[in-house]
Amino acid sequence: MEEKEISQTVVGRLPRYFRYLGELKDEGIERVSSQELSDIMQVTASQIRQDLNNFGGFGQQGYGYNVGFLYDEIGKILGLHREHNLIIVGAGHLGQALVNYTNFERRGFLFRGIFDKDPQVCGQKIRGITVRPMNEMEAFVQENDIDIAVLAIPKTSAVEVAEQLVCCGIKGIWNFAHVDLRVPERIQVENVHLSDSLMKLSYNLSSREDEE
Amino acid sequence: MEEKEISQTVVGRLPRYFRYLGELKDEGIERVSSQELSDIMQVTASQIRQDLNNFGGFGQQGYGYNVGFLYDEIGKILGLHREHNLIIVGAGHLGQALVNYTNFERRGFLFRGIFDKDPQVCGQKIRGITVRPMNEMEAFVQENDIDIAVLAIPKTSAVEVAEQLVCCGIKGIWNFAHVDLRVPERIQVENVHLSDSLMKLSYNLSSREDEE
DNA sequence: CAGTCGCTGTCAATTCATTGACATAATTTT
DNA sequence: AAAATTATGTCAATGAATTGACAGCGACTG
Repeated sequence: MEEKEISQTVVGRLPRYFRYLGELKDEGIERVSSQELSDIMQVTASQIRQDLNNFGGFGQQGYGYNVGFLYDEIGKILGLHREHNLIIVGAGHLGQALVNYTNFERRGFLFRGIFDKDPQVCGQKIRGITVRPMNEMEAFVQENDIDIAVLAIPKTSAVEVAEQLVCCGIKGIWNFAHVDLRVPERIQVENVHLSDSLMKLSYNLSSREDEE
Repeated sequence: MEEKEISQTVVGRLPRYFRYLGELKDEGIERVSSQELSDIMQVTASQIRQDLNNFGGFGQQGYGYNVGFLYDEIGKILGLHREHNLIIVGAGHLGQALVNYTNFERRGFLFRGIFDKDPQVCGQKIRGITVRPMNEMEAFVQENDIDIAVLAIPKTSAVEVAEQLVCCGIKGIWNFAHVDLRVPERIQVENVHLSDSLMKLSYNLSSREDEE
């Protein structure tokens, strides 16, 4: 399929559409117009139509969009119709928090393994999943068809671990470590830099005060 | 001070500059040009100069930027020269993970209290901080000069808690709950929507496959 | 100490994103 | 069944962000 590249700006808005459509669906609402969605979501109706049209004409003139249908379609676009096998690297507090957050599983993101370099932690079970030593990671990824690795480790080891993951054929990395990973272009990296986020909040707090 | 509004796009890049400058500083490097930074950070030199110039002329022609000075200045811009008092609402896995992440404290973000609605959890200590019941929250915020509240609770209760926080004079909310909070404009909200981030990664994995 | 070079700050050009406008088509009303 | 209404898909216009270009200042060199 020769499709035009969708900008990350647009992609970043899809999950939010998906969430609101899910809520409408749960409320039993069957149809919605871009104008109604616009009111609920606080974005322009024009942007909604523009965004959706990147992926095809999901609506119908004079009617609007069918909530259930659009919800499913966006789900497919986001790749939620298939299952993803994940591992978590780092069984610290953050790693554990992620494993215990069951909403990911509900969306098809299945935690298949947890790895940690601390021998004390290895062997323990977190939500039924045994923590394994790092040296078993590469084989595990290959044998269990893992496509996403979650890096919940300090930045000091993140670069090295990322390299190992690249070598054993990982497709995507969800990176919670506070470094920028340099990986081949074929591998997708999604960063969650919590301290950056907190600093942004801090900036906005300060700048608001200055205005007064 | 009558200063022009800085776009969130630019603000969002500041923490990254801050991080790289910190690393250079730790390596003992004293000066850096926008071109050198450009090579390290993989952004255009033009963008770096443009971004920094929003806040003033930190560099010197023919010399470049003094690493230590620029680091400190960006720190101040981000509001890191002062301390922030935070509370965490929700003592679940995520809340605990955040409390235990000591890097925030090092930057002046001090966790002063933890709150949870579960009576079983109240009274327990996490890294020396006692978990308190929700009904004590409002008074605590006011008495302890809390400016930031971290919402690490399910979306079902997030909206209600946010309203309480607004009432007792919170200035900023770091929101990990999967809802959009509607708060007065004077209150800053920074969202960390983990599932949105994961869906974005999922999209990029799928779209990459389609290309092949 | 004069000349060369390096690098910023800034303006202009370009690219990208958002908003507005409307022709057209399906739906609902009468 | 015709008329009126609704709301999409898309094109054009506007606005924002990024990149490119360079004048001019300061630093370094011989």
